[in-house]
Amino acid sequence: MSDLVQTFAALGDATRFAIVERLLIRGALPAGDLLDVADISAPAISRHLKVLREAGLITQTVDKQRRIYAVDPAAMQSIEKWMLDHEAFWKGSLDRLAAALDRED
Amino acid sequence: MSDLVQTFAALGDATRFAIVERLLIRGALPAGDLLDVADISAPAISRHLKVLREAGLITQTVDKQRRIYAVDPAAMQSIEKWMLDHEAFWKGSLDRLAAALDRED
DNA sequence: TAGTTAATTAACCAAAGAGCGAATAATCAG
DNA sequence: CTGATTATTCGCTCTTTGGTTAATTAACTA
Repeated sequence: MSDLVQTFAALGDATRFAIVERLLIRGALPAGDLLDVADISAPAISRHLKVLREAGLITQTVDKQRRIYAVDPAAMQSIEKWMLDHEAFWKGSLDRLAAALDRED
Repeated sequence: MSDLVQTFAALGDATRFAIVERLLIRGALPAGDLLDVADISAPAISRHLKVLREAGLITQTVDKQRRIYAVDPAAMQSIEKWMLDHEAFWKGSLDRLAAALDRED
C-alpha cells in the first residue's frame, strides 16, 4: 500500500479523524487528553493512536509516564502535494464550472 | 460519518485510489477502461466504483450500455478546503522546520 | 513497599469489507 | 429473434477492523 493510501485509510475513520483534528487545533497533547474524542474505551483510543502512528500521521514522544502526540506536518504536506499534482484537473474543472455559471446570468 | 471522513475512507484503499488517479489523469472513462487498475474481477471493480460514487468522489453518467465515470471536482475541493483550514498549523510547522535547517548551515 | 496514575498490550468477539463465480439487466449487431 | 458486449447485483467465503474487559508496564506518591 502506498504511503498516501495508508494516510487516507488512517483518516477514514471518524475517531481517528477527530484525534487528528484536535491535535491540529490544540497542538501536541498527551494520550489522556484524547480519550474523550469518542465514547469508547481507553484501549480503543490507544489502538487508533497506533494506527495513526504507523501511517505516519502523528508522532509520539515520551515524557515520564506520559505519551505526547502531535500531527506530523510531513504527512499533511504529502496530502497537499498529491492535491497540487492533480490541481490542473480538478481546479480547472471548478473554474470552468464557475465560468459556466457566470454565463447563465 | 462526516462527508470528509467518508471521502478519506474511500481513498484509503489501493484499488479505489488507483481508480481515482487514473480518472484524474485521463479524465472521464467507461467502467471497462478501469478494469485493469488491479488484478481483480470486474464485479469487484464495480463495487469499488459504487463505494467511490456513494462517497461523492466520482460521478456516473449513462451512455447507452456504458457507464462513464469521472472525478467530482467538488470532492477534491472539500479535501483542499480542509487542508487550508489547518494550513496555519502544519504549513507553519514546516516553515519553522525549514528555518531551523537553514540556521544549521 | 504499597497504592495510584498513565497508557499499552493481550485475548477475544461481532460486524464490516473485499474477493469470487454465477446470474441478471440493458443495449447493440446481425 | 439470437448472440455478443458492457456492466451490475446476488450469494457466499474469508479476512480485517473496531470494540470490549482483563492484565501488564512504567513512573510517581506517600
